[in-house]
Amino acid sequence: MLKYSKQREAILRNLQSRYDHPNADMIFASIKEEIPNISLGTVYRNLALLVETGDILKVGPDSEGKERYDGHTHPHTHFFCEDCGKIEDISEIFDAHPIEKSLHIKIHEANVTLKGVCSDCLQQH
Amino acid sequence: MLKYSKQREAILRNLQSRYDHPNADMIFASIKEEIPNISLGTVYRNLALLVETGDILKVGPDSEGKERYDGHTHPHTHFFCEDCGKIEDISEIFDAHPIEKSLHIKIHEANVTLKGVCSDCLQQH
DNA sequence: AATGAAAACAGGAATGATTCCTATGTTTGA
DNA sequence: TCAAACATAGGAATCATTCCTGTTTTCATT
Repeated sequence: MLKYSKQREAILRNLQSRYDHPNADMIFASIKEEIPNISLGTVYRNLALLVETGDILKVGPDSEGKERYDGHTHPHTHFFCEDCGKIEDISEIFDAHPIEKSLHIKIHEANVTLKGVCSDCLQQH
Repeated sequence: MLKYSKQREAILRNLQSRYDHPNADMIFASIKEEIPNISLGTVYRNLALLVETGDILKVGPDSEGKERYDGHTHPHTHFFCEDCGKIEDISEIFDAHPIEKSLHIKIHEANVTLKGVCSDCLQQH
């Protein structure tokens, strides 16, 4: 049974309030302001728990090989800018239902990640 | 300038001849039969080179956190079976062109990965 | 064919994100 | 209020991948 912990709640609230798809270290640093003696292991363990309960999404890894996390779980697509490294949400989704039916498989998750150059970086040449 | 190496050629041929999306260790083991003293570092370095030249694709990471590689570079979708761990190719693709136009971004790569249970595993309950 | 510089290699050490371990602290149902 | 079950902090361990170094191979030029 999953018991309450203020660390886990803080991590969830933190992720739900931001849109920058942070990695474990960024979340650790942010939560530390609120709970100074939280440990990095606790951050990792709770991120894994929250992914398992479906409260957050694991995104990535990014160009540095680190996992990123997203507190917004509605189906959407991620765009990784190869220039500035930013990860943006895009509302379009991939409809997996036709595949599920035609191939007789069960699809639990459809991840779409795009890589390229964002409009900001395109303008700066 | 990129010089010829029999190690790199063997890695490329190996990947182009199989459909199981192997990880670096599996490729290492396989190439070792042909070139017994090849080193794992050489496998990793050449996989990175081949990804860069576009001759192979990096897929994954899988459920064990290891990167997988694919010698077939036509656009396609990957399906990860959560039961048996197998990675299958699916011909459907995600058309990123409309997004590129409407958001004024440049898309270089569109990766779609599906997770679920394959038809073999569904039949065995 | 011989030469030399650039690129590759083998083997092994280093890196670092993530996971694991253990003694202590919290939560929660009874 | 109690105690079992679960969580935590802090630090050690893991291990896929990258880096380092001395040697070998490739290849354009003689």
